[in-house]
Amino acid sequence: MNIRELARKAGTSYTTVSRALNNSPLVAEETRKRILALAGELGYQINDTARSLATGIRMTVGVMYPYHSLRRVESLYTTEVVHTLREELQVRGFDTMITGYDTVSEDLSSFTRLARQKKVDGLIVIGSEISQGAIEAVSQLADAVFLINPERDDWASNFSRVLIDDYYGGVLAGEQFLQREISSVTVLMQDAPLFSLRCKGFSDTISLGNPEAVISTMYLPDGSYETAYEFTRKQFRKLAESRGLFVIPDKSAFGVMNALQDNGVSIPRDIAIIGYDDVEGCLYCRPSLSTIHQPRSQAAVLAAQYMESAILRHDSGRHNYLLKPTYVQRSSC
Amino acid sequence: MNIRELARKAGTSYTTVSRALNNSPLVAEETRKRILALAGELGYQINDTARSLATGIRMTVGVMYPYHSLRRVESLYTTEVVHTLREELQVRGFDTMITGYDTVSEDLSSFTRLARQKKVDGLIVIGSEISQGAIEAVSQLADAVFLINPERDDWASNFSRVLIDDYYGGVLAGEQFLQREISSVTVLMQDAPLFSLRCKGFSDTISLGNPEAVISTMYLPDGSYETAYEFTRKQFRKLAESRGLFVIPDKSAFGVMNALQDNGVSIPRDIAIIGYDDVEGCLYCRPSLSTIHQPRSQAAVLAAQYMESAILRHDSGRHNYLLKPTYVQRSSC
DNA sequence: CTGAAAGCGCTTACAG
DNA sequence: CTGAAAGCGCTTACAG
Repeated sequence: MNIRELARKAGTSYTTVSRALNNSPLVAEETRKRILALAGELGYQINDTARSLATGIRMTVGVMYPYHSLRRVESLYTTEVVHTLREELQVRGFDTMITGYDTVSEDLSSFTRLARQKKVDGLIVIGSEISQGAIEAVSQLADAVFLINPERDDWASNFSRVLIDDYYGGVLAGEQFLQREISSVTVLMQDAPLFSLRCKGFSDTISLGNPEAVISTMYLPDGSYETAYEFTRKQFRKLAESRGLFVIPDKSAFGVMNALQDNGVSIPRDIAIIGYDDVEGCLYCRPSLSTIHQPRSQAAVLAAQYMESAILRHDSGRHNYLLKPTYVQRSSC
Repeated sequence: MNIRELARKAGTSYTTVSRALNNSPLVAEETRKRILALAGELGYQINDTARSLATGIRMTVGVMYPYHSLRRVESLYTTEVVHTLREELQVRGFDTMITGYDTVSEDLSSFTRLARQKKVDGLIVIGSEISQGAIEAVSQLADAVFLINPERDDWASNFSRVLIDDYYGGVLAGEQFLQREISSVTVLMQDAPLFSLRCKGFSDTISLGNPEAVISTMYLPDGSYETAYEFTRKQFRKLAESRGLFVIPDKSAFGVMNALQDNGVSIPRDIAIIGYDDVEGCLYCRPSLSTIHQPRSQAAVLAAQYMESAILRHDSGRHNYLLKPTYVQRSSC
């Protein structure tokens, strides 16, 4: 059943049918009603592919997220953002196409292909692990590109984006330890630019508030739970000298926390812990994890709004948003 | 840049270019190479929308998952399945479109729209919460529909699908308690057909193995962590009479386990707990959660394979798979 | 307000 | 092996 057939049954030209279907003012109210009723009756649905070819708009946006193909280490935070984005896009009439970019091989083919082949009108890149190689690929692409928390600020400034203030996230964690007069602290994280900012905000805050404080940083080889657990077990003596741990992100914090507890450490009495991201699991672990909340709903709304205006209203302006994280008090600190 | 332009620059007809791009044997090897090189040079990418209109194939499959719009309770298990599916589909050359169906309003419009509008060639429905209303909608749709763990077997048999043996999942949990000679047990779950099967497998196994055993069932109003926690707090006296708890799914088990521990119960010494699904969080909670693993990777592979043969090879056969869950031993039982 | 025609960018019988 | 033509199912100036 296509538009021609429907037109024949309605006794009008298919031009008129098309207009009725698209709420064009160029059709008599009565005609429209008749056609719409008939379409409903016959179960006719417009062929979106054909419409897209004619209009040039797909009403689809792609969401790219990083994943680690080898170890299947996926950020919990990322997963949550993807689903929030889908909801916000759907509200605005867009369908969501998801695709991962492999942070190991840096294979971006599925990425660029999607955009170039016109399967999507725009691309939202969730970017904590995006690299230089990816940058160049992105910049070849269409106008509607939006980055969520890209790792590096230098190149990202060429795009519309929302940054979540990483330095400030560190500050928040630092303030908590200061308030509790914890003066021996360690930051545990992977060695990544994004995380460094958080670390810096943390260190600056602590050393400013208490010049005597002892601050160390230790690096985790990857972001998996197991690695964090093993690392903590091996470095137990060193870690146990601290009274406060700032662990990025939450998933690593789970590993650290459990390894400490398995070694008889009481949290937060002996050692207080603060994580980063505020993923769902923070509620399930014991003690529940105090953490830095990333405003993912807000970020998703901004991304979806941007797509709406860029795609539907051809608004090509560059937009920059900065969101502030917040501290979430639970039981680990 | 379109195919005509490329043809002009290559000095051939665009028919030949199309053939070269599609690896048709109807083009001289030398011509093909020249055209491909030129395409690479000029950064030409085929317009997928146009191709789809011509061929009728989109190389895209939709993945539908249930979600609860009001409370935003999302199944962790579902989330993990979605991402596994994406990987398997990508390997086979398909892009993935995701959309949720609201289990509250049962609004399936985005669902049927996607399929009817020809944005996708096939649909994979992750179905633990799909209802009668949804059934009718699905059955109107295209040939390539695949269900993963649909709730009800009666109607689902009209589709290709993979079932994960729910009854057997319950049996596995029951066997564990039997082995440990735990004779007073409670099942905690939502009142849903899918879960009833698991409950039945569990009860049958226990009562067969130990006719004296005391088996009760209690119903949770929803699947959120908070509800499970509160419920356990309020029903503490009653629950504490059991020595073994079978809680469906994991997320509810997290709530139950933490509430018990906050009331001074030692797990598994006082009460042993087994969950269902084997989501990532089972590793993070304390004690780590023993649970029934659903073979989601296998299910995803089967779904993707089905799509490949149904869409690409027009194989319209109906396929039925039954997978067995397994017991994962951790610390809570 | 309505309709005939051109066009979106491809694929694929058909003829050579 | 190559090319001219028709067709996929829509939208949208253009003419009335």
